[in-house]
Amino acid sequence: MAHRTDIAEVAKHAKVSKSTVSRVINGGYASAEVKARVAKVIAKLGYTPWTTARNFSLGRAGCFGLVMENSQSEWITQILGGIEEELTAKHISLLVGSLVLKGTYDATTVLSWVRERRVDGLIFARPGRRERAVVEAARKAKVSLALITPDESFKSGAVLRSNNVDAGREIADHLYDLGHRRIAFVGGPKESLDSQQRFEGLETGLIARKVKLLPSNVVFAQRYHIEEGKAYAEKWLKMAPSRAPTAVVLANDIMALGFMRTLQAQNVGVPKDVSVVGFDDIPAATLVWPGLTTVRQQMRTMGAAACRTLLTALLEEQPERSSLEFPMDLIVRQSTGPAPSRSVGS
Amino acid sequence: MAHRTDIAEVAKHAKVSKSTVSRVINGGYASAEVKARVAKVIAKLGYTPWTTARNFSLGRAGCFGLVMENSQSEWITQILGGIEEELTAKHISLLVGSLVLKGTYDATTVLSWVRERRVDGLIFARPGRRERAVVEAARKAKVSLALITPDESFKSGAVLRSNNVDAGREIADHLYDLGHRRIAFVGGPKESLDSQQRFEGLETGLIARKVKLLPSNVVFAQRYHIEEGKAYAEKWLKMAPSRAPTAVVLANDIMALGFMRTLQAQNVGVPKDVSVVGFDDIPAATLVWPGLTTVRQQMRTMGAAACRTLLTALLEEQPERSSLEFPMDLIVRQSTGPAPSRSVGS
DNA sequence: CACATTCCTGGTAGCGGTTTCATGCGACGT
DNA sequence: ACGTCGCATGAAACCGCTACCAGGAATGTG
Repeated sequence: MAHRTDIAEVAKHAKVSKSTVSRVINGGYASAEVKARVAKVIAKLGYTPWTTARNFSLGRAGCFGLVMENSQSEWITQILGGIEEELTAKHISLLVGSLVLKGTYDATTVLSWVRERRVDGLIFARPGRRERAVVEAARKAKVSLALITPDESFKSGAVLRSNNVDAGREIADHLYDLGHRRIAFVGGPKESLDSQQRFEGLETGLIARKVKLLPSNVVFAQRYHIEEGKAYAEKWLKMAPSRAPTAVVLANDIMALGFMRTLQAQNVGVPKDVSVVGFDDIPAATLVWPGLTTVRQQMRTMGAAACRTLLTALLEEQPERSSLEFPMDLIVRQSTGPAPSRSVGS
Repeated sequence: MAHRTDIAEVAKHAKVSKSTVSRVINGGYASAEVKARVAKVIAKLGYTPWTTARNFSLGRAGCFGLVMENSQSEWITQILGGIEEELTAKHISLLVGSLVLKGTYDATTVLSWVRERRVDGLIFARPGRRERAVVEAARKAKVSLALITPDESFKSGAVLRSNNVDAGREIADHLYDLGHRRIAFVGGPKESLDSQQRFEGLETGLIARKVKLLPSNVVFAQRYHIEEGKAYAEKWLKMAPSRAPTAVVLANDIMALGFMRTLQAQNVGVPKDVSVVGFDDIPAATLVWPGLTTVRQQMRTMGAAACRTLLTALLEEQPERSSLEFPMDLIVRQSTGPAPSRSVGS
């Protein structure tokens, strides 16, 4: 077993005390001469402080936890990218704790993080109803929180949210400009704020253009799931061509892809016969043909921002009760096109 | 600041020493009576040992690191699922350290894990050429390794690999049975063993059926990237219909989707005009239409197995120089169908 | 009954950092 | 010349847990 050099050894070689070495490393008082001497010894011995010992001494865990549902996991790459970016940039070498992919509701893992590991912060990516209890428990345990969610009713932590309303409006404009007048919206669960806000934006955008969204063309699914998109496609297929929406906006990409997929299997052309819009810009959106027109959430940026708030909370001891909004970007691909049949205005 | 109960407090209430409490928790000698008394106190006080302190005392990090390239990140969900499954099942509450998504080659993060954090193990998901140096460094630092790779030439750690050859053969049979005789293979980088083995399997499978793979129908791409699939599609489009392959096997799903996408954009029917097969079964494979016929890697299982070897190495101190093979499962979806034009043999 | 063995238990010494505290020292002001 | 102050340093305590060791009790063995 190779001998691991520790701080005492460095101190001995540099002929100073452990305290001084520690101060040189962490930037306390030290004369230029001593600093140089210690630095040289550190370099020569290849010394690196052991993170675990340091964390233990400092009373912190040295890691954050990331919690997201299985169904949200398409974003994971982007979020992690943002988190990593932020964490490795800072000299503070905290690392991403880990993450739960919870099929059934499993709070125990997360709770063990706050009870046993005592993580320095938790990032929740789009917590739903079921996560409320965990968030609440974390709040009671005084763990710093960063919530990526449109829901401002969480009584704690930093909230990072996308501007769903503007995004909905942008979609409305985009579809209107393409000549669409019969438009449908397929939402997620009724209580999902994302879904509500996306609908709200779409509706106000259309109203501004004097287009009405027929109640019969607005449905809310039980959950954000591919099957819901497929189910709506079945419904669409049964509609009279003169009454079927020429454009369908679905509250997330998975549902949108399910919708598109089923139509294509029945030889319905997208966007020739119907235009499709999703939300979120998951990786698959570029892989399919036609590429899915969607609205990108700045997940990477939000992940980074979440880390930043947790880091400042950790360093400055202030629980940072903030709220940040991020714009969404409409990404026009090939799944939207001119409205079929009647002539396009202008 | 709420007082956190520590082991000393438990000891005081139970009128025993800290050592005894520790033993009760970790299963050392203790009389039944003492066990019960201590357990009761623990429950009453809601005591939970602080993981960081425990790890510090034990001289371990309490976490594994997961390393994978950005381009491989489509699997991340599955791998993480397997890892989590294994880690939370064991009472040993190690958690997934974190992971690198490396665009440009960035060894520093990983090396800091082994130098500073001194992780208890590293899982490499499909290390390429560029990862060799990191793997080597980790080996030198005596970190336990688990490598998900077909490459047996890594001189250390447990190797977990998929049976690419059999998978290739299965594809050969599948395509042959559908009547395909002109088949093409688009590999990844020439030095990629996955690619080589997949090709080998396909070729031997076809030879067994007396079908030859024309050299002109075998190409190797620079990298596993969607553009390579698109590029091959452009090539395919320029071929004379009587000479163009009726089925194309691409070494991963991303390339396959790129290929399919470009053809569809040109109104080439899949599988009517050409059948497409990929490898890996990434999430997008089910989301597109037609669903991509592909071969599933048991990533979840392999992730779990990787953890298991690391755990045993950690507990039993033996560096476990093993090698495990996992079968791949052919998933037939809609992107493969009967060969076009000439009649299909009975 | 002497002695060995096994089972329990408490005291204490780390693990490798950081942090308080006390002290030394030179510069500066009066 | 003498206090005061700010910077520089070292000694020692501490973070919470586990591991080692020694000693006592209980049990078995000849």
